[in-house]
Amino acid sequence: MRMKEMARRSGVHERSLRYYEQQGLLSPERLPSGYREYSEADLETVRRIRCLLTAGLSTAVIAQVLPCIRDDDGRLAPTCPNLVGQLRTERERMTREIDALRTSRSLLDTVLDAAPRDVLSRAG
DNA sequence: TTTCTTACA
DNA sequence: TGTAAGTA
Repeated sequence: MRMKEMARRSGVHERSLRYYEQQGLLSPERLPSGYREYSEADLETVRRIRCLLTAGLSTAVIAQVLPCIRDDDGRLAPTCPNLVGQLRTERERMTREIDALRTSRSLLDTVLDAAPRDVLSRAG
């Protein structure tokens, strides 16, 4: 299938599909015209990519993860031992980000708590 | 008409 | 990420 159908079937914008390819996540065939020709396997790959992006992984990490993952009726499972370690590392990174955001929110709360009543009454 | 690449905001 | 230009 070509770009338009792939975008429709996968629910991913054409722009994003080209971006995934640019990042090495996808490599559809090329027609003599230069047009991309996507396979059903590519469609599955895109579904996995979306799943992994939702899991908060970067495209760089996903590029490494994709060849090392199995798909049990829609549920992704790692098939390489080293991948498990890498995913744990990603999880730790997320935890640090969450902690950083908690700190930011706490500081913001402090600022908001300092707002005078007259200002609060006129605020949205 | 559709898709391509490249480039800029 | 969205969009526009200029092609094949």
